[in-house]
Amino acid sequence: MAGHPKHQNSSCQQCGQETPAELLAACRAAGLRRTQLLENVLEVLRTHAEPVKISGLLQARGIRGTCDPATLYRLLQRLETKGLVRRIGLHERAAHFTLHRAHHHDYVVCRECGDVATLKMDCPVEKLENEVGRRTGFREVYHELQFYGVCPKCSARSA
Amino acid sequence: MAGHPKHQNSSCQQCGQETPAELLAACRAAGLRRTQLLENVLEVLRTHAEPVKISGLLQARGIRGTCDPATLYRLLQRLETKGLVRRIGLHERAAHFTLHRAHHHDYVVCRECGDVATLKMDCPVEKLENEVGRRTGFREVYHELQFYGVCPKCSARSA
DNA sequence: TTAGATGCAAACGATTTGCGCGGAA
DNA sequence: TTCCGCGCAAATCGTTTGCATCTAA
Repeated sequence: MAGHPKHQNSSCQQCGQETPAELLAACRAAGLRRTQLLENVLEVLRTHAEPVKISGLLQARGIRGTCDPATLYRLLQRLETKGLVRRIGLHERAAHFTLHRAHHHDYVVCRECGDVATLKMDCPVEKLENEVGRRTGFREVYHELQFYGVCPKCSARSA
Repeated sequence: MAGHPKHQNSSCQQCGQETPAELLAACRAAGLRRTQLLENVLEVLRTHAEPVKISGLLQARGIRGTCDPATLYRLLQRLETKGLVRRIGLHERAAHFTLHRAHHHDYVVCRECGDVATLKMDCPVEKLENEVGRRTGFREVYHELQFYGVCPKCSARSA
C-alpha cells in the first residue's frame, strides 16, 4: 500500500541524519515561519524511508485532524519552491514528496498495488546530469528514475 | 509548451519505423477493433517524437471534434493494458503516452513551462532492469528516467 | 447477431483559489 | 503592528463510470 505510514528509517546510512532542528533552521532561512504544521510535516518526511503523499501526511500522527488539506498543499508548494522538498511522480494520481536534501534514491513501483520500494543501490545516473545539461541547454538539472513492475505479493496473488 | 503538436519524426533511427499497417495489425492481434479513432491515435503517436498527452490527442488533426474525451481515455486504457502504449508520468497533472514498442527514450522536462525534450543518448539504465528484478522480487520490470531542469527559453526569460 | 465502441452526462479525486481571520515575527 | 499562514468553501482539472445506442466482425 503506497499510503500507509511506516515509521522507520531507511537502512541507508546517509538518510535521516538531519535533525529536526537543522531542518527547521533551513526552513527559517528560506523565509518560512515556524508553525506546528511545518514541524510535523518535516518530522513525518524525515522519518519515512519512502516518499509520502499528501493523503498520507493528512493521516499522520500529529497532523490528522489538525489541518485543512488546502493548507497542507500550500505548505508543500512553498517547501518545493524553496527547494526544501522534492515532488516525485509515481504514476499515481497523487504526488509524492521527500525531503530534498535527503540522500538521493530511486524507486521500484508496483503497477498493481502501487506499493513503493526504495532501491538500495548506487544510482547510475547522477553523473549524467551535467552532461544532459550541456547537451540540452537545460539548467539546474536533476533526475528521477523509477522502475515499474509487479511486486512479489501481487505476482503471488495472480498465480 | 508540452501540448502543441510537432508533426515530426525523431532523428532517432529506430523510431517511426513501424508502419501504420503494422501497428494496426498488432492492435487487431490484441483483440481491438479497427476504428477510425484507433487509426488516428496510432498515427499521431507514431509521428510524434515526444510523448503526447490526451489534451494533445484531442486537438490533433483527424481527431479534433470527432470524438468524446471519455472514449479517448477508454481507448488509451485498452491500449495500455494490452501493452501497445506506454503511460508516462512527467510531473504534470495530465498523463503522457508513447507507443510502447518504440525505441526506449528518456526525457528532459522543463519545470517552468513543462516542455518535454527527448534525449538522444544511450540509456544507461536499461541493463539494470533485470538486476532490480532480482534484488526486489519484482517481475516484468521496466523503467522510466526523467531529467528535470529549466529550459533555455525559460532561463532566458528570467534573466 | 453480438460483443466491443461510442456519446453524453454525471460522479470523482486531487489540487487550486478567494476571502476574511488569527498568530508568528 | 504587519504580513504570513490558516480554515472554510467553492472552483478547476484530469479522469472514470453508468447507461443507452451504434457498429465492426
